[in-house]
Amino acid sequence: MTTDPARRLLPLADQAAPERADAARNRELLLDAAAAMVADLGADEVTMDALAARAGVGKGTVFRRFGSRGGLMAALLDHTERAWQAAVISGPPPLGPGAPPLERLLALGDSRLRTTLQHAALIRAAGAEGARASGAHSFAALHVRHLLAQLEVDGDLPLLAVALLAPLEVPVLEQQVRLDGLPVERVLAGWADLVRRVVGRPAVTPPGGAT
Amino acid sequence: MTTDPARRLLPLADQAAPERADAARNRELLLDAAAAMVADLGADEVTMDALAARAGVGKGTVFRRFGSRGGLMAALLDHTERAWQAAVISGPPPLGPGAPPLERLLALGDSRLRTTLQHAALIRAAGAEGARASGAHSFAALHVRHLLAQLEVDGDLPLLAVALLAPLEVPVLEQQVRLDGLPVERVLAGWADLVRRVVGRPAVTPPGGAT
DNA sequence: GTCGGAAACGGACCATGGTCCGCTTCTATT
DNA sequence: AATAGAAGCGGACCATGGTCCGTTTCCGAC
Repeated sequence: MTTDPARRLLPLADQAAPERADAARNRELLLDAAAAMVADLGADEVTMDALAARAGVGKGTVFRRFGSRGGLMAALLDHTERAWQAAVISGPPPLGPGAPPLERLLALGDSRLRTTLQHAALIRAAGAEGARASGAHSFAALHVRHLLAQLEVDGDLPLLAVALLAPLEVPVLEQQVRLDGLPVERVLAGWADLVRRVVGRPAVTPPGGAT
Repeated sequence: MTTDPARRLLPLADQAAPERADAARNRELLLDAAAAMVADLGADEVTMDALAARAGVGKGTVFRRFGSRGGLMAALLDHTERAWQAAVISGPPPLGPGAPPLERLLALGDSRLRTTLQHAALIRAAGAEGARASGAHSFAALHVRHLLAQLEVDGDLPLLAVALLAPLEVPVLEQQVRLDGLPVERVLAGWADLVRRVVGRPAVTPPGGAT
Protein backbone atom coordinates (compact mmCIF):
# COMPACT_ATOMS: atom_id res chain seq x y z
CA MET A 1 0.00 0.00 0.00
CA THR A 2 1.65 3.12 -1.21
CA THR A 3 0.24 5.76 0.97
CA ASP A 4 0.48 9.45 1.27
CA PRO A 5 2.59 10.17 4.33
CA ALA A 6 0.19 12.86 5.43
CA ARG A 7 -2.55 10.29 5.69
CA ARG A 8 -0.45 8.31 8.03
CA LEU A 9 0.29 11.25 10.23
CA LEU A 10 -3.26 12.24 10.62
CA PRO A 11 -4.27 9.23 12.66
CA LEU A 12 -1.43 10.03 15.00
CA ALA A 13 -2.94 13.37 15.77
CA ASP A 14 -6.50 12.24 15.39
CA GLN A 15 -5.74 9.02 17.19
CA ALA A 16 -7.91 6.03 17.85
CA ALA A 17 -10.84 6.67 15.54
CA PRO A 18 -10.56 3.83 13.05
CA GLU A 19 -13.99 2.31 13.30
CA ARG A 20 -15.84 1.21 10.31
CA ALA A 21 -19.27 2.60 9.60
CA ASP A 22 -21.11 -0.70 10.00
CA ALA A 23 -19.26 -1.40 13.20
CA ALA A 24 -20.30 1.91 14.65
CA ARG A 25 -23.88 1.36 13.61
CA ASN A 26 -23.94 -2.05 15.21
CA ARG A 27 -22.49 -0.70 18.39
CA GLU A 28 -25.29 1.81 18.63
CA LEU A 29 -27.82 -0.86 17.86
CA LEU A 30 -26.43 -3.11 20.53
CA LEU A 31 -26.07 -0.44 23.15
CA ASP A 32 -29.61 0.73 22.61
CA ALA A 33 -31.03 -2.75 22.67
CA ALA A 34 -29.03 -3.62 25.75
CA ALA A 35 -30.15 -0.52 27.59
CA ALA A 36 -33.74 -1.28 26.74
CA MET A 37 -33.46 -4.87 27.86
CA VAL A 38 -31.78 -3.94 31.10
CA ALA A 39 -34.52 -1.44 31.76
CA ASP A 40 -37.17 -4.02 30.96
CA LEU A 41 -35.88 -7.15 32.56
CA GLY A 42 -33.01 -6.15 34.78
CA ALA A 43 -29.38 -6.79 34.06
CA ASP A 44 -29.45 -10.38 35.28
CA GLU A 45 -32.02 -11.45 32.73
CA VAL A 46 -30.21 -10.14 29.71
CA THR A 47 -28.59 -12.93 27.76
CA MET A 48 -26.12 -12.35 25.01
CA ASP A 49 -28.15 -14.44 22.59
CA ALA A 50 -31.29 -12.52 23.26
CA LEU A 51 -29.47 -9.24 22.94
CA ALA A 52 -27.98 -10.24 19.62
CA ALA A 53 -31.37 -11.32 18.37
CA ARG A 54 -33.04 -8.13 19.53
CA ALA A 55 -30.38 -5.95 17.98
CA GLY A 56 -30.63 -7.97 14.80
CA VAL A 57 -26.98 -8.93 14.67
CA GLY A 58 -25.06 -12.14 15.12
CA LYS A 59 -23.83 -13.22 18.48
CA GLY A 60 -20.26 -13.05 17.33
CA THR A 61 -20.72 -9.36 16.72
CA VAL A 62 -21.73 -8.76 20.28
CA PHE A 63 -18.60 -10.37 21.57
CA ARG A 64 -16.46 -8.70 18.98
CA ARG A 65 -17.68 -5.33 20.17
CA PHE A 66 -17.69 -5.82 23.90
CA GLY A 67 -15.45 -8.76 24.52
CA SER A 68 -17.63 -10.31 27.15
CA ARG A 69 -20.81 -9.92 29.05
CA GLY A 70 -18.94 -7.92 31.61
CA GLY A 71 -17.59 -5.67 28.93
CA LEU A 72 -21.07 -4.99 27.66
CA MET A 73 -22.30 -4.07 31.09
CA ALA A 74 -19.29 -1.86 31.59
CA ALA A 75 -20.10 -0.11 28.35
CA LEU A 76 -23.62 0.53 29.57
CA LEU A 77 -22.24 1.93 32.78
CA ASP A 78 -19.96 4.18 30.85
CA HIS A 79 -22.59 6.82 30.17
CA THR A 80 -23.47 7.12 33.81
CA GLU A 81 -19.89 7.19 34.86
CA ARG A 82 -18.97 9.92 32.43
CA ALA A 83 -21.84 11.99 33.64
CA TRP A 84 -20.74 11.53 37.20
CA GLN A 85 -17.20 12.51 36.41
CA ALA A 86 -18.42 15.57 34.62
CA ALA A 87 -20.53 16.52 37.63
CA VAL A 88 -17.50 16.22 39.85
CA ILE A 89 -15.20 18.11 37.56
CA SER A 90 -17.40 20.89 36.44
CA GLY A 91 -20.85 20.49 37.90
CA PRO A 92 -22.44 22.67 40.56
CA PRO A 93 -21.23 22.60 44.15
CA PRO A 94 -21.02 20.96 46.52
CA LEU A 95 -20.15 17.99 44.31
CA GLY A 96 -18.50 20.18 41.74
CA PRO A 97 -15.86 22.78 42.39
CA GLY A 98 -16.69 25.81 44.48
CA ALA A 99 -17.50 24.29 47.82
CA PRO A 100 -14.96 23.73 50.57
CA PRO A 101 -13.09 20.43 50.26
CA LEU A 102 -14.76 18.65 53.12
CA GLU A 103 -18.17 19.44 51.81
CA ARG A 104 -17.14 18.27 48.41
CA LEU A 105 -15.86 15.07 49.85
CA LEU A 106 -19.07 14.41 51.71
CA ALA A 107 -21.08 15.23 48.64
CA LEU A 108 -18.95 12.87 46.64
CA GLY A 109 -19.65 10.06 49.07
CA ASP A 110 -23.35 10.76 49.03
CA SER A 111 -23.49 10.84 45.29
CA ARG A 112 -21.32 7.80 44.89
CA LEU A 113 -23.29 5.78 47.37
CA ARG A 114 -26.57 6.52 45.71
CA THR A 115 -25.49 5.93 42.16
CA THR A 116 -23.68 2.76 43.11
CA LEU A 117 -26.76 1.42 44.79
CA GLN A 118 -28.88 2.48 41.88
CA HIS A 119 -26.80 0.62 39.35
CA ALA A 120 -25.77 -2.18 41.63
CA ALA A 121 -27.08 -4.94 39.39
CA LEU A 122 -25.27 -3.55 36.40
CA ILE A 123 -22.06 -3.07 38.30
CA ARG A 124 -22.20 -6.56 39.67
CA ALA A 125 -22.84 -7.91 36.20
CA ALA A 126 -19.92 -5.91 34.88
CA GLY A 127 -17.62 -7.65 37.33
CA ALA A 128 -13.93 -7.13 36.78
CA GLU A 129 -14.42 -5.27 33.53
CA GLY A 130 -16.56 -2.83 35.41
CA ALA A 131 -15.75 0.26 37.33
CA ARG A 132 -12.40 -0.97 38.49
CA ALA A 133 -11.12 -1.83 35.06
CA SER A 134 -12.27 1.31 33.37
CA GLY A 135 -11.09 4.64 34.61
CA ALA A 136 -14.11 4.85 36.82
CA HIS A 137 -12.73 3.73 40.09
CA SER A 138 -9.38 5.30 39.63
CA PHE A 139 -10.96 8.62 38.85
CA ALA A 140 -12.87 8.61 42.07
CA ALA A 141 -9.81 7.58 44.00
CA LEU A 142 -7.79 10.28 42.37
CA HIS A 143 -10.33 12.87 43.19
CA VAL A 144 -10.69 11.82 46.79
CA ARG A 145 -6.96 11.93 47.04
CA HIS A 146 -6.99 15.42 45.68
CA LEU A 147 -9.58 16.54 48.18
CA LEU A 148 -7.65 14.96 51.02
CA ALA A 149 -4.61 16.88 49.93
CA GLN A 150 -6.61 20.08 49.94
CA LEU A 151 -7.73 19.23 53.43
CA GLU A 152 -4.10 18.97 54.36
CA VAL A 153 -4.50 15.44 55.47
CA ASP A 154 -1.15 13.77 55.61
CA GLY A 155 -0.27 10.15 55.30
CA ASP A 156 -0.42 7.73 52.42
CA LEU A 157 -3.06 9.55 50.45
CA PRO A 158 -3.58 7.02 47.68
CA LEU A 159 -4.26 4.32 50.22
CA LEU A 160 -6.41 6.53 52.34
CA ALA A 161 -8.49 7.44 49.33
CA VAL A 162 -9.07 3.82 48.45
CA ALA A 163 -9.90 3.01 52.02
CA LEU A 164 -12.55 5.70 52.06
CA LEU A 165 -14.05 4.47 48.84
CA ALA A 166 -14.02 0.81 49.76
CA PRO A 167 -17.09 0.89 51.99
CA LEU A 168 -19.01 2.36 49.07
CA GLU A 169 -18.48 -0.65 46.85
CA VAL A 170 -21.40 -2.74 45.75
CA PRO A 171 -20.96 -5.83 47.89
CA VAL A 172 -20.62 -3.85 51.09
CA LEU A 173 -23.49 -1.57 50.32
CA GLU A 174 -25.80 -4.34 49.24
CA GLN A 175 -25.07 -6.27 52.38
CA GLN A 176 -25.88 -3.30 54.55
CA VAL A 177 -28.82 -1.87 52.75
CA ARG A 178 -30.51 -4.79 51.07
CA LEU A 179 -29.72 -7.62 53.44
CA ASP A 180 -29.30 -6.00 56.80
CA GLY A 181 -31.96 -3.48 55.95
CA LEU A 182 -30.07 -0.47 57.18
CA PRO A 183 -31.51 2.80 55.95
CA VAL A 184 -29.38 4.55 53.39
CA GLU A 185 -29.28 7.63 55.56
CA ARG A 186 -27.62 5.73 58.33
CA VAL A 187 -25.00 4.23 56.07
CA LEU A 188 -24.31 7.63 54.70
CA ALA A 189 -24.02 9.15 58.14
CA GLY A 190 -21.62 6.41 59.08
CA TRP A 191 -19.51 7.17 56.07
CA ALA A 192 -19.48 10.86 56.85
CA ASP A 193 -18.34 10.01 60.34
CA LEU A 194 -15.57 7.89 58.94
CA VAL A 195 -14.47 10.71 56.70
CA ARG A 196 -14.35 13.17 59.56
CA ARG A 197 -12.23 10.84 61.60
CA VAL A 198 -9.84 10.30 58.76
CA VAL A 199 -9.64 13.94 57.94
CA GLY A 200 -9.19 14.78 61.56
CA ARG A 201 -11.96 17.33 61.86
CA PRO A 202 -14.32 15.71 64.33
CA ALA A 203 -16.92 18.42 64.30
CA VAL A 204 -18.14 21.12 61.99
CA THR A 205 -16.26 23.06 59.38
CA PRO A 206 -12.94 24.61 60.30
CA PRO A 207 -12.80 28.35 61.00
CA GLY A 208 -12.81 30.47 57.88
CA GLY A 209 -9.43 31.01 56.39
CA ALA A 210 -8.74 27.68 54.78
CA THR A 211 -7.49 27.30 51.23
CA MET B 1 -32.14 -49.86 66.86
CA THR B 2 -34.76 -49.67 69.54
CA THR B 3 -37.76 -47.48 69.34
CA ASP B 4 -36.68 -45.16 72.04
CA PRO B 5 -38.82 -42.03 71.90
CA ALA B 6 -35.87 -40.04 73.07
CA ARG B 7 -34.28 -40.69 69.71
CA ARG B 8 -37.00 -38.70 68.15
CA LEU B 9 -36.59 -35.84 70.51
CA LEU B 10 -32.89 -35.71 70.21
CA PRO B 11 -32.79 -34.13 66.77
CA LEU B 12 -34.79 -31.29 68.13
CA ALA B 13 -32.18 -30.53 70.72
CA ASP B 14 -29.25 -31.85 68.77
CA GLN B 15 -30.49 -30.14 65.67
CA ALA B 16 -29.30 -30.44 62.15
CA ALA B 17 -27.29 -33.65 62.12
CA PRO B 18 -29.30 -35.98 59.89
CA GLU B 19 -26.82 -36.96 57.21
CA ARG B 20 -26.73 -40.35 55.68
CA ALA B 21 -23.55 -42.38 55.72
CA ASP B 22 -23.06 -42.39 51.96
CA ALA B 23 -23.71 -38.68 51.82
CA ALA B 24 -21.06 -38.01 54.42
CA ARG B 25 -18.58 -40.21 52.65
CA ASN B 26 -19.19 -38.50 49.38
CA ARG B 27 -18.78 -35.12 50.97
CA GLU B 28 -15.36 -36.14 52.23
CA LEU B 29 -14.46 -37.56 48.88
CA LEU B 30 -15.48 -34.39 47.13
CA LEU B 31 -13.85 -32.05 49.57
CA ASP B 32 -10.58 -33.93 49.38
CA ALA B 33 -10.63 -34.11 45.63
CA ALA B 34 -11.51 -30.46 45.38
CA ALA B 35 -8.74 -29.40 47.71
CA ALA B 36 -6.26 -31.45 45.74
CA MET B 37 -7.40 -30.02 42.45
CA VAL B 38 -7.30 -26.48 43.72
CA ALA B 39 -3.79 -27.06 44.99
CA ASP B 40 -2.77 -28.56 41.66
CA LEU B 41 -4.44 -26.34 39.15
CA GLY B 42 -5.69 -23.32 40.99
CA ALA B 43 -9.30 -22.61 41.78
CA ASP B 44 -10.09 -21.20 38.36
CA GLU B 45 -9.24 -24.41 36.58
CA VAL B 46 -11.43 -26.66 38.65
CA THR B 47 -14.56 -27.64 36.79
CA MET B 48 -17.47 -29.35 38.42
CA ASP B 49 -17.40 -32.16 35.89
CA ALA B 50 -13.76 -32.87 36.46
CA LEU B 51 -14.24 -32.75 40.19
CA ALA B 52 -17.10 -35.21 40.04
CA ALA B 53 -15.06 -37.52 37.85
CA ARG B 54 -12.04 -37.32 40.11
CA ALA B 55 -14.07 -37.97 43.21
CA GLY B 56 -15.80 -40.82 41.45
CA VAL B 57 -19.31 -39.53 41.93
CA GLY B 58 -21.94 -38.16 39.62
CA LYS B 59 -22.16 -34.51 38.86
CA GLY B 60 -25.57 -34.28 40.42
CA THR B 61 -24.06 -35.32 43.70
CA VAL B 62 -21.66 -32.44 43.67
CA PHE B 63 -24.44 -29.96 43.24
CA ARG B 64 -26.62 -31.71 45.75
CA ARG B 65 -23.89 -31.33 48.34
CA PHE B 66 -22.69 -27.84 47.64
CA GLY B 67 -25.45 -26.19 45.71
CA SER B 68 -23.19 -24.41 43.31
CA ARG B 69 -19.63 -23.86 42.37
CA GLY B 70 -19.53 -20.97 44.76
CA GLY B 71 -20.85 -23.15 47.52
CA LEU B 72 -18.11 -25.66 46.93
CA MET B 73 -15.44 -23.01 47.12
CA ALA B 74 -17.01 -21.62 50.25
CA ALA B 75 -16.90 -25.08 51.77
CA LEU B 76 -13.21 -25.30 50.99
CA LEU B 77 -12.68 -21.92 52.59
CA ASP B 78 -14.52 -23.07 55.63
CA HIS B 79 -11.56 -24.88 57.15
CA THR B 80 -9.34 -21.87 56.89
CA GLU B 81 -11.98 -19.60 58.20
CA ARG B 82 -12.66 -21.73 61.24
CA ALA B 83 -9.00 -21.84 62.01
CA TRP B 84 -8.82 -18.09 61.76
CA GLN B 85 -11.79 -17.61 64.03
CA ALA B 86 -10.26 -19.97 66.52
CA ALA B 87 -7.02 -18.02 66.44
CA VAL B 88 -8.91 -14.84 67.15
CA ILE B 89 -11.04 -16.28 69.89
CA SER B 90 -8.53 -18.37 71.71
CA GLY B 91 -5.19 -18.21 69.99
CA PRO B 92 -2.07 -16.50 71.25
CA PRO B 93 -1.81 -12.72 71.41
CA PRO B 94 -1.71 -10.30 69.84
CA LEU B 95 -4.35 -11.80 67.55
CA GLY B 96 -5.92 -13.77 70.33
CA PRO B 97 -7.00 -12.42 73.68
CA GLY B 98 -4.42 -11.04 76.04
CA ALA B 99 -3.04 -8.10 74.13
CA PRO B 100 -4.40 -4.57 74.39
CA PRO B 101 -7.32 -3.92 72.04
CA LEU B 102 -5.49 -1.70 69.62
CA GLU B 103 -2.75 -4.23 69.16
CA ARG B 104 -5.31 -6.93 68.66
CA LEU B 105 -7.06 -4.86 66.08
CA LEU B 106 -3.87 -4.24 64.17
CA ALA B 107 -2.97 -7.90 64.38
CA LEU B 108 -6.40 -8.78 63.08
CA GLY B 109 -5.91 -6.56 60.09
CA ASP B 110 -2.52 -7.99 59.37
CA SER B 111 -3.74 -11.53 59.62
CA ARG B 112 -6.84 -10.85 57.63
CA LEU B 113 -4.98 -9.09 54.88
CA ARG B 114 -2.51 -11.89 54.45
CA THR B 115 -4.97 -14.75 54.52
CA THR B 116 -7.32 -12.94 52.19
CA LEU B 117 -4.56 -12.39 49.72
CA GLN B 118 -3.42 -15.96 50.08
CA HIS B 119 -6.83 -17.38 49.28
CA ALA B 120 -7.88 -14.67 46.93
CA ALA B 121 -8.60 -16.99 44.04
CA LEU B 122 -10.75 -19.22 46.16
CA ILE B 123 -12.60 -16.32 47.68
CA ARG B 124 -13.26 -14.82 44.31
CA ALA B 125 -14.49 -18.14 43.04
CA ALA B 126 -16.74 -18.47 46.05
CA GLY B 127 -18.44 -15.24 45.12
CA ALA B 128 -21.60 -14.41 47.01
CA GLU B 129 -21.72 -17.76 48.76
CA GLY B 130 -18.31 -17.01 50.12
CA ALA B 131 -17.16 -15.18 53.15
CA ARG B 132 -20.07 -12.83 53.18
CA ALA B 133 -22.74 -15.48 53.10
CA SER B 134 -21.19 -17.73 55.69
CA GLY B 135 -20.51 -16.40 59.13
CA ALA B 136 -17.05 -15.47 58.03
CA HIS B 137 -17.46 -11.85 57.29
CA SER B 138 -19.91 -11.20 60.01
CA PHE B 139 -17.64 -12.77 62.56
CA ALA B 140 -14.81 -10.48 61.65
CA ALA B 141 -17.11 -7.49 61.70
CA LEU B 142 -18.45 -8.49 65.06
CA HIS B 143 -15.04 -8.86 66.47
CA VAL B 144 -13.80 -5.56 65.15
CA ARG B 145 -16.85 -3.98 66.60
CA HIS B 146 -16.06 -5.55 69.90
CA LEU B 147 -12.52 -4.26 69.84
CA LEU B 148 -13.70 -0.80 68.92
CA ALA B 149 -16.00 -0.87 71.90
CA GLN B 150 -13.13 -1.84 74.12
CA LEU B 151 -11.19 1.06 72.71
CA GLU B 152 -14.06 3.27 73.74
CA VAL B 153 -14.61 4.46 70.26
CA ASP B 154 -18.02 5.93 69.96
CA GLY B 155 -20.17 6.26 66.92
CA ASP B 156 -22.00 3.74 64.78
CA LEU B 157 -19.79 0.79 65.62
CA PRO B 158 -21.29 -1.76 63.25
CA LEU B 159 -20.76 0.60 60.36
CA LEU B 160 -17.33 1.59 61.48
CA ALA B 161 -16.32 -2.03 61.75
CA VAL B 162 -17.48 -2.76 58.23
CA ALA B 163 -15.74 0.32 56.96
CA LEU B 164 -12.48 -0.83 58.46
CA LEU B 165 -12.83 -4.27 56.97
CA ALA B 166 -13.86 -3.09 53.53
CA PRO B 167 -10.37 -2.13 52.34
CA LEU B 168 -9.27 -5.67 53.16
CA GLU B 169 -11.63 -7.27 50.71
CA VAL B 170 -10.28 -9.19 47.77
CA PRO B 171 -11.00 -6.78 44.93
CA VAL B 172 -9.39 -3.86 46.70
CA LEU B 173 -6.38 -5.81 47.82
CA GLU B 174 -5.83 -7.42 44.46
CA GLN B 175 -6.00 -4.08 42.76
CA GLN B 176 -3.43 -2.60 45.06
CA VAL B 177 -1.04 -5.46 45.43
CA ARG B 178 -1.29 -7.39 42.21
CA LEU B 179 -2.11 -4.67 39.73
CA ASP B 180 -0.65 -1.53 41.19
CA GLY B 181 2.23 -3.50 42.58
CA LEU B 182 2.17 -1.91 46.01
CA PRO B 183 4.13 -3.85 48.58
CA VAL B 184 2.01 -5.61 51.15
CA GLU B 185 3.83 -3.80 53.90
CA ARG B 186 2.74 -0.48 52.59
CA VAL B 187 -0.88 -1.50 52.29
CA LEU B 188 -0.74 -2.81 55.77
CA ALA B 189 0.83 0.36 57.09
CA GLY B 190 -1.88 2.32 55.36
CA TRP B 191 -4.52 0.25 57.03
CA ALA B 192 -2.92 0.68 60.41
CA ASP B 193 -2.92 4.40 59.84
CA LEU B 194 -6.59 4.28 58.97
CA VAL B 195 -7.32 2.37 62.13
CA ARG B 196 -5.48 4.86 64.27
CA ARG B 197 -7.38 7.70 62.76
CA VAL B 198 -10.67 6.00 63.34
CA VAL B 199 -9.80 5.00 66.83
CA GLY B 200 -8.62 8.47 67.56
CA ARG B 201 -5.14 7.61 68.73
CA PRO B 202 -2.87 9.32 66.26
CA ALA B 203 0.22 7.37 65.43
CA VAL B 204 3.61 8.19 66.75
CA THR B 205 4.36 9.79 63.43
CA PRO B 206 8.05 10.27 62.84
CA PRO B 207 8.38 14.00 62.11
CA GLY B 208 10.53 13.63 59.03
CA GLY B 209 8.75 10.61 57.60
CA ALA B 210 5.32 10.35 56.05
CA THR B 211 4.28 13.59 57.64
C1' DG C 1 -34.08 -60.51 57.55
C1' DT C 2 -36.98 -58.01 55.06
C1' DC C 3 -39.73 -54.16 53.97
C1' DG C 4 -41.08 -49.45 52.98
C1' DG C 5 -40.14 -45.03 52.37
C1' DA C 6 -37.03 -41.33 52.40
C1' DA C 7 -32.70 -39.69 51.00
C1' DA C 8 -29.12 -39.80 47.83
C1' DC C 9 -27.23 -40.86 43.38
C1' DG C 10 -25.84 -40.31 38.52
C1' DG C 11 -25.68 -38.84 34.21
C1' DA C 12 -28.50 -37.19 30.36
C1' DC C 13 -30.15 -32.76 29.41
C1' DC C 14 -30.56 -27.69 29.21
C1' DA C 15 -29.03 -22.74 29.12
C1' DT C 16 -25.72 -19.56 28.36
C1' DG C 17 -21.16 -17.45 27.87
C1' DG C 18 -17.52 -17.53 24.69
C1' DT C 19 -14.74 -19.11 20.38
C1' DC C 20 -13.93 -20.01 15.46
C1' DC C 21 -13.74 -19.49 10.77
C1' DG C 22 -15.60 -19.07 6.09
C1' DC C 23 -18.26 -15.36 3.99
C1' DT C 24 -19.58 -10.44 3.36
C1' DT C 25 -18.93 -5.56 3.49
C1' DC C 26 -16.42 -1.58 3.79
C1' DT C 27 -12.84 1.68 2.35
C1' DA C 28 -8.53 3.35 0.58
C1' DT C 29 -6.14 3.38 -3.63
C1' DT C 30 -5.66 3.64 -8.48
C1' DA D 1 -15.46 2.14 -11.40
C1' DA D 2 -12.72 -1.46 -10.24
C1' DT D 3 -10.10 -3.84 -6.94
C1' DA D 4 -7.69 -5.83 -3.14
C1' DG D 5 -7.16 -6.44 1.39
C1' DA D 6 -8.56 -5.50 5.88
C1' DA D 7 -12.26 -5.26 9.08
C1' DG D 8 -16.38 -6.96 10.35
C1' DC D 9 -20.08 -10.38 10.44
C1' DG D 10 -22.89 -14.44 11.79
C1' DG D 11 -24.12 -18.51 13.52
C1' DA D 12 -22.53 -23.26 14.22
C1' DC D 13 -19.86 -25.09 17.77
C1' DC D 14 -17.74 -25.85 22.32
C1' DA D 15 -17.27 -25.77 27.49
C1' DT D 16 -19.24 -25.51 31.69
C1' DG D 17 -22.54 -24.46 35.36
C1' DG D 18 -26.85 -26.09 36.82
C1' DT D 19 -31.37 -28.99 36.67
C1' DC D 20 -34.28 -33.20 36.48
C1' DC D 21 -35.92 -37.50 37.31
C1' DG D 22 -35.75 -42.59 37.13
C1' DT D 23 -32.92 -45.77 39.82
C1' DT D 24 -30.24 -47.16 43.79
C1' DT D 25 -28.93 -47.12 48.55
C1' DC D 26 -29.52 -46.48 53.24
C1' DC D 27 -31.90 -46.98 57.68
C1' DG D 28 -35.42 -47.53 61.08
C1' DA D 29 -39.30 -50.55 62.06
C1' DC D 30 -41.22 -54.89 62.45
